[in-house]
Amino acid sequence: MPDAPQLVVDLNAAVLAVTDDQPRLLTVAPGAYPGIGDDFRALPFGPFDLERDRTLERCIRETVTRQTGGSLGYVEQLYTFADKGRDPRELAGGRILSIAYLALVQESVLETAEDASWENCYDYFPWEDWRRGRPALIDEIEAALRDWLEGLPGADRVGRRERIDICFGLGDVGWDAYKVLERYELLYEAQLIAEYWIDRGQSPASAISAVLGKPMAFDHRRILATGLGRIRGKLRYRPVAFELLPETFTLLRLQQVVEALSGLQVHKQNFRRFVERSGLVEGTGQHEVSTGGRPAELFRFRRAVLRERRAPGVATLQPPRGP
Amino acid sequence: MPDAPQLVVDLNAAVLAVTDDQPRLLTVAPGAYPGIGDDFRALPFGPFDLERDRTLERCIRETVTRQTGGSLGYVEQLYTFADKGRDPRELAGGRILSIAYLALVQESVLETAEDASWENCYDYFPWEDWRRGRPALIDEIEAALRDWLEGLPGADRVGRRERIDICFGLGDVGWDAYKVLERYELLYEAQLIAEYWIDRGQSPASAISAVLGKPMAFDHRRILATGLGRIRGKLRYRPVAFELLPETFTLLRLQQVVEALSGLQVHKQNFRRFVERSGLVEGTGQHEVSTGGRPAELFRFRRAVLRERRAPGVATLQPPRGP
DNA sequence: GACACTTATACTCATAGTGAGCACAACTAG
DNA sequence: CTAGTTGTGCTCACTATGAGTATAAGTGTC
Repeated sequence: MPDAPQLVVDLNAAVLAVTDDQPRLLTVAPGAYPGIGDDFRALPFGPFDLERDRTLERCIRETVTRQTGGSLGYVEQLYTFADKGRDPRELAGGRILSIAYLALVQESVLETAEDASWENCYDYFPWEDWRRGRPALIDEIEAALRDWLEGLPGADRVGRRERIDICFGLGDVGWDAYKVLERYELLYEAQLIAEYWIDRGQSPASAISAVLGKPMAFDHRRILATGLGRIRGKLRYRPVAFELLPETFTLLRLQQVVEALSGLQVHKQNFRRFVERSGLVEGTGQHEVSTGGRPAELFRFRRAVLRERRAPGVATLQPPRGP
Repeated sequence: MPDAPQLVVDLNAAVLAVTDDQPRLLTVAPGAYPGIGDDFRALPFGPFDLERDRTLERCIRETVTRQTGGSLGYVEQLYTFADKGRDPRELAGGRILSIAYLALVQESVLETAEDASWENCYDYFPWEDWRRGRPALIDEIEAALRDWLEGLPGADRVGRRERIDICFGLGDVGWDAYKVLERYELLYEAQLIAEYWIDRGQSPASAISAVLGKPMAFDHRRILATGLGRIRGKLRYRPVAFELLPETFTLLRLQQVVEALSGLQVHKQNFRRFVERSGLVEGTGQHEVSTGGRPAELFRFRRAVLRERRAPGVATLQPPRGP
């Protein structure tokens, strides 16, 4: 190990799509690293090549194309991480600076190389999918977090109790779909996430880790959490859903995209009303001979809305109320 | 110059405050660099020290404290830039990776060292202050951008015309306070921003650059634009305004903070109604013997709102309507 | 002390947006 | 023809929002 630790600048991207009603993530095989098994998946990643790439965005586009064979449409920067000890590669010395991107594509459009595959997003965050109501897993999480609190010195409990309630919508607090990263980080801090142990070169100590979603290589699940949180927030005030749809689509498809990403169920009639009134879409007059049921009109995104509305998104996304 | 260009990881922070009714920025003297005159100011900045700092956030806190003598409260990451040619330091070879932060403080609380000073934000973006209505400068900008379009090949004009309208709220498009960075980047691309020429080792060619705000050192005005845009967006759904206020404050002070940051004027009575109903504040019963006029009640931030509202911010910020 | 001036605060009113449903239309499968 | 499925139109109560009028409670002037 050299005297001054080596800094590696690593770019990676959470590439999302929606197929049928599932949010999907593009993953690759991470290669051989200490603590990273064969069954772990990674986001497409690669080093920042400052001789080749004029900008970071170009670099991540090149990287994804080389690793997966597909090329990206919508791309936005997510976050830059450099926390010491959050990447098992650091166990061999050195320091990782990880610049993360979010990309949106149509799954069908992006071809994939052999090492690449699409996975369901909620395999990594089972507690984030509230489309069929409050997941039972939340109760297990609550119990595990309470246990964790008990084991802490009293001074350390201050604030953490409230953080738990706010993150997971416990007590009188409602569920906030946007707080994906806060929840993941809280679970990590509570040592319930498998990566906590992997980062330390150990095996998970608590049994619950096995049901808290599949682990990913490096700090990539944290990045996916950041990306999911970001797109849930952005859905409210930017027309991002259309990046995931073909030129024309039915309102049900659009609704499925919104539901898949937000993890919430939407009132169908009100969603229709909102989308049509908002000027976000325009009818094509064509109809899709549907999968059983009345044929649905095909709509297209109405670009002119960008000139008209200040925050063209799906403003109202409310979680299901309690009983 | 070495064979492989050297990568420098540089952290910097846009530290904002509001004094009276003006948004303020903490600046330092940039030091001696090619193209950077004595009158230019810079954001507090410094290299990422991977031996000292466990996280990027700690690094920026340390850096600001060392350069200005003050310590930060609220800090959030803004963006990571690495575009080739956007920093005059690169003229001497090498490549800058610039990780930018946004910080909010009370100006009165943050002491400043000799080299540091507070500047008015809108000195750098005069077109962003709509509190007294649409700035006349917008017309000059519109004319200059149209001139620029004329000089472009026809193919390059496609899309740019619409981008101009959307960015500056021309034609039937309304003003979107959030698009600070888009506007700055459009002006830069149109070669109207002084930094465009400084980055190329030249002097500004167009006379209008002199009235388009004060230039800053390096790419720091771009970062400030990012920060101002970010906080304007965040104002809508997070209670960030309170980071800039003391423990207790009058509703007018709160309104001034919101107006200063958003650059928009707010209807006083409706603002009161919103803030009181939202549960964001609670009265203290005490009153401030005001600066002329009826005494105003002192309020404090109601922390419990974080448990109650899903998006506790000043949701409605509309620009002035009309002709 | 009457007056103009300033800022704080209360209340009204028309309109638009939202959450929750009911009802019916138009297709498919058997 | 019937049950099942999905699409679409509409109602209704409630809340939020933009705009404005009116009044309260101080300050300073003459």
